Amino acid sequence: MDESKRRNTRQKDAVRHALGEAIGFVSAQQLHLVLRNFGSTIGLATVYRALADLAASGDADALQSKDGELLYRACTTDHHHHLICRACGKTIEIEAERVEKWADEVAKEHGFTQPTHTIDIFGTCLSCQ
Amino acid sequence: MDESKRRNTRQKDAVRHALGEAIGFVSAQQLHLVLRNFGSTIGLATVYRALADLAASGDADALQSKDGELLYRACTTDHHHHLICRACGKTIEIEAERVEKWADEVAKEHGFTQPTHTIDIFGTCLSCQ
DNA sequence: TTCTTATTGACAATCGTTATCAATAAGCGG
DNA sequence: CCGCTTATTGATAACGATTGTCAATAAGAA
Repeated sequence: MDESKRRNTRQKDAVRHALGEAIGFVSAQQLHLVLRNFGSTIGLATVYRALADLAASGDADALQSKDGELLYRACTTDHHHHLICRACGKTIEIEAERVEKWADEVAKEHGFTQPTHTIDIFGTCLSCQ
Repeated sequence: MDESKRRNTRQKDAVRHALGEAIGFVSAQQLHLVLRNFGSTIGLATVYRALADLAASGDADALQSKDGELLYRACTTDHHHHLICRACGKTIEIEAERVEKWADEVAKEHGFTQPTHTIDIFGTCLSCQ
């Protein structure tokens, strides 16, 4: 799809908005359910498409849950990582400049180019212990 | 299943061995195909079960590929992370003591207990550029 | 060897995600 | 505002990875 020919639809806005309201990471299926409960007639496939678009354009970030589900979250800052409660899903965005550098260095040391990385920390938060 | 009543079977050994021979991460399906090509009559479900066991007992580690497939790799050292070529899948085990500490500290700072983490670095290796 | 039961393997079932495709509607030019 | 083009939608089918089912098999103890 040519970026210049992308259209704005009420469905995409709905997904963007619902994702913004959500706390922590949510799956496409959860989001779809929420939207339907609010009276939207949006289709499941459309939610998947909208989320994939948001992730591709950097407005959301995605991670894989332990059981293979794709989870999304509205993204505020540019690049960051997450500290996630494994019980309630509460998520804290963390700065990791030191680690960013370390990751890029390790890649370079071994001759790997265009390094990217995934770093997530899981734990049990205060209110869930 | 009670750990003390676990039996050793030629199928489990076959999976263990095939995983040891494999370079980088492999999926259960790939491993099943390889075993069948070598004349084994092992079932797909058995490969899944054996790999899950190996991962649970710490003899293999698992990660999720970008498209949701579970990938396994024979595990030599205790705890480590990976530098993975996104083209050919070549994998280098990396030490990350500094980062281990950092991850635990970040968790503790926010009151999170029992911290675990996932750290993987992706890049394009020399021979794939 | 015999017996118990963990394990196997073929297959069905499940679940998340993606492809298909006719119907709809965004946004352009007039 | 009116058509027209075509990106987008939504229902549903298809897909692929994984897990459950269950009768048949075989490990390992007696």
